[in-house]
Amino acid sequence: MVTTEKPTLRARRREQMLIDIRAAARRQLLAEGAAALSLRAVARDLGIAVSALYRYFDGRDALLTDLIVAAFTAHAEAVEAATAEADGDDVRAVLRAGFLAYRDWGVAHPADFALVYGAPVPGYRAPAARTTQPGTRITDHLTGLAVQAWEQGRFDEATLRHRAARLNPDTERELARLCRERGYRLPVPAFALAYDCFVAVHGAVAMEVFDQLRPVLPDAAPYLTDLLDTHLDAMVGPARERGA
Amino acid sequence: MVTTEKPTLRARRREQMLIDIRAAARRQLLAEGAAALSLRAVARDLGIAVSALYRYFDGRDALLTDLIVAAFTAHAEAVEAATAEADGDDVRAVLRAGFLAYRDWGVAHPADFALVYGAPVPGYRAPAARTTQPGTRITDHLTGLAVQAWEQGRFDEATLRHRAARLNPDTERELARLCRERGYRLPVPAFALAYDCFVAVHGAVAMEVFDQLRPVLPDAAPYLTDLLDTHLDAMVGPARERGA
DNA sequence: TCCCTGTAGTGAACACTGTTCTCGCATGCA
DNA sequence: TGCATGCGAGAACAGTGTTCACTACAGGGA
Repeated sequence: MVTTEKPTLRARRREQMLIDIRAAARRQLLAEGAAALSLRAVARDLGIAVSALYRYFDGRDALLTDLIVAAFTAHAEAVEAATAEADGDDVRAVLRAGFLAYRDWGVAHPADFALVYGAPVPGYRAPAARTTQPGTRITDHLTGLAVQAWEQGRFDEATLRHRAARLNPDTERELARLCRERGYRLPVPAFALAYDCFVAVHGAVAMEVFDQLRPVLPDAAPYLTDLLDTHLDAMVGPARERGA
Repeated sequence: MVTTEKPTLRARRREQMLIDIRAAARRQLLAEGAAALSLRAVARDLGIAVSALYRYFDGRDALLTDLIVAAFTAHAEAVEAATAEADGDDVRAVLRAGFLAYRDWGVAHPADFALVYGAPVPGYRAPAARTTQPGTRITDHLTGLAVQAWEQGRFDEATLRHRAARLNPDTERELARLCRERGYRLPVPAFALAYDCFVAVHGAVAMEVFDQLRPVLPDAAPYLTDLLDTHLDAMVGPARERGA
């Protein structure tokens, strides 16, 4: 039962126009940067009048929101695809692939990364209703993998104890509430370790994408894999040998 | 040999005007956000013509650069002041105070923090000649403290060995070169641990300031101290008891 | 088949922005 | 007291987002 039984000419043209506008906007985003996105430039690029854009988007903010949602989705899909391709039997390898994809996407799409994770665009406030849901997709997915690792008993006992000892009551309460709300079936110290890993990787990737690492480390990639492996070691122990 | 022997009226007024412009720009930065800084709005706020601003700054970019340098300097001074006030005998406490001040300044000055560590302002490229030097001031200072900790033999042997085992050759070469260039008298694994700590803290602070932690942790402060203490534990061992 | 409705697109207009220019005023030095 | 220079004002230009009246035309109902 195809929903668009007979796609009328108008509908097809509108669909194509939406695609073209997004493409032009992304081109400009990449070339000029986040908030320099200019509706007039997009219109010029497409050879149409500026005002015509308002038939498709309520304005610049709406276009930005659309790009943000698209970027969130693309990032999440990149991570999910990488974890799907990794060796499903080795949860450490799956997590590693996911985090590396997280980084690779950021480096490959600096404009989108900055749009989503950088400083908020001036004068623009993303409508939470549309952006928070896709924004949590990656953390949900990665936490799901951590739960899997937990169920397989792969968390290191000593590390868990040490992290638990460092959990002050406020943090513990917050993280416990979060696990309850989101349905993460994971003890709080284990979740804390997973979250530590995510924060460290994200922080390092953000610094790399925003060029704050270059003065220190011209090539940040090897450092980043080091960082990731160190955290994975702490979480789920060292990598297993083949067939171990 | 006082250079400004007799500060002429013009000179005094110019000085005051520079102060007023910076203050107005910072007000607008805080209210409107990073790149929405408008020269015309600054001029309106001061009750002068836009063109008059060009007597003091070469343009919007120059004003931005000035604000960036000021923000870097203020951030560094906040960290340095906190470390100076901490108990100098306990290098762990000094490091802790420094990192906490790093975070507190970011939370207290979100606009400046975003300006300096957020996504680059569109269409604006900070002149490296003026911004890299103040930009490395904090890492230099904190690394100096790490060197101090190393000289006091406070790094944990087992942690060092573990981190060293995780150092891939590329990272090791890069970090070694950096230590040589900057004159950090510190073995590479120890420097790696210190840098890990910095990256994690910075990443978490950036996420907090950019409101990316709020959906997960409404109050990020306790989590952040946890994170910091975990890293400090790994670096220089747990906090010493009083007079130990 | 025709006609009418509503959509897509246009171009002008308004209020902004950064930047540059010319023009007067007054400060400070000789 | 002169006079060069620093400083501010205001107009102008090119750019921006957004709104509005207006024209073509696709497409469903009579």
